[in-house]
Amino acid sequence: MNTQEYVKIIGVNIKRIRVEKKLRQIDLADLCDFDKSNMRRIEAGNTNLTINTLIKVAASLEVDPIELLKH
Amino acid sequence: MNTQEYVKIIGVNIKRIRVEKKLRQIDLADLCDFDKSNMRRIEAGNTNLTINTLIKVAASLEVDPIELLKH
DNA sequence: TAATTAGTTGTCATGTATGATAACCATTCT
DNA sequence: AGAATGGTTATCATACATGACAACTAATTA
Repeated sequence: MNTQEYVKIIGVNIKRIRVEKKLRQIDLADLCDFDKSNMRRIEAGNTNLTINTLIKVAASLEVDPIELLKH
Repeated sequence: MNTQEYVKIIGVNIKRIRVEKKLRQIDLADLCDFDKSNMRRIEAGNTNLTINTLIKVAASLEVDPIELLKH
C-alpha cells in the first residue's frame, strides 16, 4: 500500500471514530489544537501527517494510534 | 504517551527489526531511499516522522507499519 | 426568506522533516 | 600503526505539514 492510500485509510478511520463519538470536525480540531481546515485535510487523506498529529488525534478520540492505522 | 516518547519507541522498533534482518543502517537507508543521516535520526527518535516515512521503513523491513508503533 | 450548522476550499506564513554532504568517533581487522 | 567498517553529528537547502484566516456551499430550521 502506498502513502496516498494509507493516509486515506487513516482519514476514514478518524472520521468513523469521530462520528461514533458524536463529535463535529471542529470539536475534534479544537481537542487536537488544530485548525478545522487542517482537520478536514487529515480526514480527507490529503496530507502526509506526522506521528505527532496522529498521536494528538488518537488521544483526542481516546484510542490507541494503532487503531487509526488499521485496514 | 507523548510524541517524543512515541518516536523513540518507533526508533527502537525499527532498529530491533533491522538488526534481526542483519541490515546496516545504510542498507536500510538505501532501501528506503533515505540518506543514512536521516535513517539515524529516525532510529534515534529525533524526528517527528511522517506517515510516508513510516510506510517506507515498514516496507523495507517487510513488516506492517503497525508493527513499528507497538509498545 | 433568513439564519444557523457542518463542512469545504483557497491562500499565505512558519516551522520542521527530509535530502544532501561532509567530517568525526569507536571498533575491529591486517 | 593504518585501513576498513558502522555508526554519529553538524550544517544547509528544499519541500511540505500545519497554523491562521477568510469565504464559500449545502442542508436544516425558524
